[in-house]
Amino acid sequence: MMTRSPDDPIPRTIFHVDMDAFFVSVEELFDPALKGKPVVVGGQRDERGVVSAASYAARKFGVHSAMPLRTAAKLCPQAIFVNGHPERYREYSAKVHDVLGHFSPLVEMASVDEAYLDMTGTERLHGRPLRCAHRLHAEMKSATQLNCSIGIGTSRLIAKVSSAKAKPNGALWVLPGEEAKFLSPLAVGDIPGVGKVMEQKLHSMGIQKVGDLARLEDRDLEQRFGKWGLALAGKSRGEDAGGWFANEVGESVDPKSISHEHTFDEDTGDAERLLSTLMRLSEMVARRLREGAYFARTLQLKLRYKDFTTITRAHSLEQPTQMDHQIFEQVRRLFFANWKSGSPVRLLGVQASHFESGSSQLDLLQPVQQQRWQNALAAADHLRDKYGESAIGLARGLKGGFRERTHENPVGLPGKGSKETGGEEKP
DNA sequence: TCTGGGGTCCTAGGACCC
DNA sequence: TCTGGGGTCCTAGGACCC
Repeated sequence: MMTRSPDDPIPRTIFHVDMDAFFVSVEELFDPALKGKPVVVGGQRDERGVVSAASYAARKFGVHSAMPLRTAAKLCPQAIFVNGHPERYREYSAKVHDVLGHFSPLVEMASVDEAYLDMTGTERLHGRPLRCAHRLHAEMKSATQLNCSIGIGTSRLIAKVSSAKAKPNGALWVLPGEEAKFLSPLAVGDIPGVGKVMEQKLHSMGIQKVGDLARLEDRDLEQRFGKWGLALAGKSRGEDAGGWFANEVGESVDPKSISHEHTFDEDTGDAERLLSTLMRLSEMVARRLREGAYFARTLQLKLRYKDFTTITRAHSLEQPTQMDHQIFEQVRRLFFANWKSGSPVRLLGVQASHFESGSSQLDLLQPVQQQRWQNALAAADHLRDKYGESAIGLARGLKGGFRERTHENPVGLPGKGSKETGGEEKP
């Protein structure tokens, strides 16, 4: 064990709490018949899409998350395929968050099913880390009926890696000073941020274990891999080097982008169908901008063809926006400037980024009409909250595709004498 | 086998400015 | 009249995570 000199900072105690097979476990609560069976969450066996989560029984057949559903069906024909229920996961995620709040004020949900807690200095209150983890696990179980695994260490990285090693349903504490010893025998792919590509590159350099990595000079890694290489060198020692990991636990960070995308059940080259989808995606993005009080300067279209080739095309506005019709207008332009007309499309996406918050400048600089639009949209959002998504459609006739459309050419196909959606119309 | 949807971060080239 | 160097913004693409 390394010794600490008196002026070294007190090491932090970070917990990483990771729910076990979260989506599957939540589905089991709603349908206990699923318990113990091979279950695949994410969609039906013959659908386009990938596995969101697989039960441990299904994993025995080689099924894992991110695998195409159709592949999973072949590997494990007897599996039960279940559609995902994001509302249920959010509901249970909130319960998880509540429980964690009893243990530390510094809680950060890293995703719907995992969280970091800064437990530094809570020993007097909560006892030794493992004892505390045990209590946390028990309280989690009784409050949510769900199992979790807990990793404990002096950094987010160590906590994260140790929770993975503790799975399922366990806890693991890496003592301060033992970080390098813990990481050394692990595969480089166990480091968060090292995926397939990086792993291959490292393997080709003869680097298999984290220990091999730790023996290299920081400079060499930086030369080979740039900024990333430097972060990697730190990670091999258990440090929260670079990027998001360097944030304090619980530090709130504004989102950098908001996006929605849609993969069609079958590829389509039908312009009207494609445009109505872009309209819907624009509405969804705009809505979330308004909820967060963000104004986006940059709008991006994503276009994926049948053969999976994917392009993104972006445009930055003079004035940031959060309004449906402005977003749609931009992505519509980008779409027609880049779509190989008639060729089948697999996926469309709309992303907003480069946020500016607050509306003061918009109020001053934009015409009165824009303010009116904003009021109307806020009212519509409110109605949707109250009565459900179908209660009101600003883009009347567009929801659900063109079969139901009432206006002539409401999304403005070019060359048909269309006028721009929204624009001058009074809301 | 045939590849979701929501994000973050990094790189790299070109435009533009001083 | 043959050509520097840095900084910043914009855009496109890709690796990675859950």
